[in-house]
Amino acid sequence: MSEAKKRRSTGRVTLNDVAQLAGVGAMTVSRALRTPEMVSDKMRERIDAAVEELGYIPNRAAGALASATSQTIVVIVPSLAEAGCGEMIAGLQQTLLDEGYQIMLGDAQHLRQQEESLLTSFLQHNPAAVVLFGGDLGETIRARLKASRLPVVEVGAMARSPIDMNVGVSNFDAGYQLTRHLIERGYRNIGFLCARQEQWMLQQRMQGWQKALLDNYLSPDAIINTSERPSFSTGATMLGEFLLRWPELDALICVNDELAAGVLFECQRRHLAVPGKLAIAGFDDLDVARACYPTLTSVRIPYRKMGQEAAELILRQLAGESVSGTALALDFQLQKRQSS
Amino acid sequence: MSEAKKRRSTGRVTLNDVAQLAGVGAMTVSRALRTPEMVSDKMRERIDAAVEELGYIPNRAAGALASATSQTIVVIVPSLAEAGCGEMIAGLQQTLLDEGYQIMLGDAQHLRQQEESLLTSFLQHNPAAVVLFGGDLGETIRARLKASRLPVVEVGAMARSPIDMNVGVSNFDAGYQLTRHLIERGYRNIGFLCARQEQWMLQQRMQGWQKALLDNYLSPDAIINTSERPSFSTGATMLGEFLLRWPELDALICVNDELAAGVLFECQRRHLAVPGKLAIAGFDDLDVARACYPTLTSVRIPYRKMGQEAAELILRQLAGESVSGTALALDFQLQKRQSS
DNA sequence: GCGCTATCAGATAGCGCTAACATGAAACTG
DNA sequence: CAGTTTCATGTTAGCGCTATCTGATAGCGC
Repeated sequence: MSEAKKRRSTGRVTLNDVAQLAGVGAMTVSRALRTPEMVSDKMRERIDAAVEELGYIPNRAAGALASATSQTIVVIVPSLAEAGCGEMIAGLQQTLLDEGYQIMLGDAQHLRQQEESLLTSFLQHNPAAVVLFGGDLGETIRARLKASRLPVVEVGAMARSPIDMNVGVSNFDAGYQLTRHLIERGYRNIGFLCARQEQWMLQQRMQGWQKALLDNYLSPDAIINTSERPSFSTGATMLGEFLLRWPELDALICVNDELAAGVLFECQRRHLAVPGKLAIAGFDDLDVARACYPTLTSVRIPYRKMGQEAAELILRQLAGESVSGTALALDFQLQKRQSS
Repeated sequence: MSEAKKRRSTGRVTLNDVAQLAGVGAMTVSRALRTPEMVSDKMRERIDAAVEELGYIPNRAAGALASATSQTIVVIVPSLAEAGCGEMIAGLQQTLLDEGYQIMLGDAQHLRQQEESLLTSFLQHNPAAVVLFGGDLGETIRARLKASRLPVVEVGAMARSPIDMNVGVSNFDAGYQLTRHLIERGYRNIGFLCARQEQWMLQQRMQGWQKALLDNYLSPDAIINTSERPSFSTGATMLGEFLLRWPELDALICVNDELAAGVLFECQRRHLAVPGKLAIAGFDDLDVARACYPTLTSVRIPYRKMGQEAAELILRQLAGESVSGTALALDFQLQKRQSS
């Protein structure tokens, strides 16, 4: 007659099982696993052996409940298709995984409302920190995050008014330097193809271009701003528009490499020599920029590194170090290639 | 004299606070939120109002602990850079989010060991289900997942021996039909550029090509298999190799569009007419295939749809419907374009 | 030896929620 | 109308873990 089981029980191995086998208190096992340095060597060995023997897997939900914090890092991106986004996440994960954290991902699909519901949903998990890519969140969300007192890292661009921490590159400078490079090469009618101008990162690139032209007594007129996503085909489509409105154009900077490559393809289609008839340059230094013909001048942005740095900041913050408010500007690299 | 606070308390609004304000039992609030149909209209309204007033945010950790299951869906991908991966995740999320589930993402970076540690780490969260993209997991993991009795969906290809559910397209058929298309167009020396052959999805495309050639009394000799990732630049690099070894080649199928575009770029560089001198075709129907010059023949794979279908399956399974073991084959679409 | 502090281990009491059961009232039955 | 069924709600008892406190042991100078 086994005891009548009054209530449920998952049947899984628990901390207590381990403690019993090791002949120690449950609390000691907990400590041995989370803060090994607080437990004597003898105990630790005994406990590790018991953990091994039973194949104990901690229950994070219980831990999160008891400690009011989880090992989960929330990442919200405007879209997974965003250039560099995957790289960034890979960098993040690489650093975080070893420390036992995991990533909860949200793709906002460029929708304010989606962002909101993602955040609402994610906050229910008591995340340890939040990472935001692209930095174009609405005011409501920024306020909510600020109020949450969670470590927050905005990754990608240098934020106007960071919520908390920030890791990025100066997209303004990148735009400026790329434009100056074209001016130095002798181009004078330099257009700019922008897409989704509402994205701060992209907007900054555009403003760098403007400033560079103005500083050189050239006028930043030739600009088109489309609301399409910055894709190859958008680039291909928009070239026609440019040629129609500014026939004298001799160079075109595109707000990212996909657009730039799209423009290049359209040039090939129209038998316009690149860079003879039109120079082209982009941003992000995607693989395509190195592979296409002619190769594309671009600006390399260290997305993976950003992820790693963001992870480092989070870990340090969580470890009690006061890095709150840090703004880390990483270097970009101008990649001069055949298209300019 | 406030009561001496003996223990901690997060200070956040809890279910009990809501219950007190609404003047009902805690359990009723829980029910009103999770299974509204089990609560009378009157109560529900009262409770909803209280929730609103207090700005109550449920604590998922507590829920997960009490119910031994969470609203988290684990997604493991070989790499976020994988073609279609982002699309698939977006599709998944779109369907899952409304139902209150969220995605916990793991990028295995094509490493067996990484997969393992991701899974270990994720299982600590009591996920409700697991989604695997690409379907190239090691035996250990497959066994562990099977043992976990969790709903598992493999997405991307039709699995050899599915762990549980499966949503994909027949990459073999896709390879076969694409090859047949080229044969019908009159090409006879059709090569195949593969990368990462160990990936089932890619391997199947290759075998479809083989079969199609054999069925037409052509020999599938011209094949190169690189261990590089299937990128634009890999494509550009490998063309040289092909031309060296099989000068008579008149068509080249690449295991994905990035490779195909890379090959196209290299053709441009070498002034080889496409498709005059060499026809090119790829898989996945990425945006680049539509934008480049000439446009690339490809096979459209409905990645987003896969994600949606996978989510549906999971939801149905979790709702108690018995869809375990379902294998869903979606249609692909041959996109005939200029490059062939 | 004495008291004193540092160190480690255990006991206790929840964290906030939900499964399972108990209850009471209304809605049926013949 | 008693007796049964149904339904909406309340009560109880944890889920598995950790914060906090208490106690035991060891180390220290004097």
